[in-house]
Amino acid sequence: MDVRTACLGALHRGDATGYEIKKLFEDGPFSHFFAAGFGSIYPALAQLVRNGHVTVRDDPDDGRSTRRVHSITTAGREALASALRAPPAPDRVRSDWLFMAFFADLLPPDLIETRLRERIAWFEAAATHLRQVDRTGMPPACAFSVGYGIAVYEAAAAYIDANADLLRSAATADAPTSGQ
Amino acid sequence: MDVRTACLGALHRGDATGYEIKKLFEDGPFSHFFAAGFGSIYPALAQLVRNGHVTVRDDPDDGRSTRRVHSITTAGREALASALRAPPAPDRVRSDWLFMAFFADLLPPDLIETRLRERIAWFEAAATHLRQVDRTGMPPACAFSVGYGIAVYEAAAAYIDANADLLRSAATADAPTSGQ
DNA sequence: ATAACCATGTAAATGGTTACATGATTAG
DNA sequence: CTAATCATGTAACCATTTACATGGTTAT
Repeated sequence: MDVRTACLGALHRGDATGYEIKKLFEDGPFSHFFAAGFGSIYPALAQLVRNGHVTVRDDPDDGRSTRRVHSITTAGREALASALRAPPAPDRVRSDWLFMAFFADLLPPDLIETRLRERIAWFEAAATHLRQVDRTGMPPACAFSVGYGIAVYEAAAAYIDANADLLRSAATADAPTSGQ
Repeated sequence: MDVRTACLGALHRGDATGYEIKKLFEDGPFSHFFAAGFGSIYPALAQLVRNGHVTVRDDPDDGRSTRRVHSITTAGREALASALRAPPAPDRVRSDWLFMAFFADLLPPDLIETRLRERIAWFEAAATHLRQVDRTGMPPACAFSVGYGIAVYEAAAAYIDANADLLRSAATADAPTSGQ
């Protein structure tokens, strides 16, 4: 699934500007399984407009820079449905943190301690954030997807909490207590 | 963390060929947080050799194509340690499956049923696989990392199992029972 | 014999990030 | 007055994927 398809998904929920789509990706119900920056969203929208999956209208609204509001077309909805029917590509996960954890024996204990704290805090914030996603009037499929994110984040936080000592015992005092 | 650094990590565990490194990534204890194909591993190794982080020797071993066995150098170990001390980039997750699930109301029930079965089977296989990773003599940090993968996969499988009905109720009979 | 596995690499194309470039509005 | 937020886009660069190209070995 590329950024174009993700934008179609975002627009299926309602008209939006590129800026709003980015916020939906990073704060909304997509945040745990998709990410994209402006540098990929704006070109993706332009391409969708070019091939008729999306229309755009200028909304010179307030005084600020003109909002470019995008709407999905019938062809766009068909493209989305067709993409959804295709066998999904396997999940792609890349975690620097787990890579670091794997080699904890090369790191000083205080750095491990910092990383553990940061990680647990991040998961707690992310889970709290997903819990606060507005679920009123949300179809069951969205609720499923959001619930999945919460469940996985909570499981990860719980695992780290319960097994932190495994990492702590790995860290060696081989390096000056604070690295880099 | 790029493919180069991941290769340094792989070689930190012992000498290996590009082919073996790929197997380590896809079947070994890295499988749940990193992936790379030959097309990125071979160029990464060549670059590591060029800048002195890795040495390579030809092993015309058996009768088959010559194995190119790579070893990490002291400079390579230092580069690895330095990369590990840097603040880890946030995890990157992209899931086509969750995207599909989010829009289950656009899909026919039998397709949802198939996707649910596939997904649970995949998680069960992946968890089983990680459980079978050889942990004899494995330092605690590696055990932590592998255990993390198992915990998250199990939590995901359990969530899907428990909430499948949410997705089923979303699917509509709007399309011919089998899609595309 | 046929498929799967071992083994190495390159080249083109894709997809995405980061940096650049700009500017108004609102809240502290 | 300063920072954050709203708002749009382009261009250069980077990383990665996919397809190509090759060939021996082992197990069914």
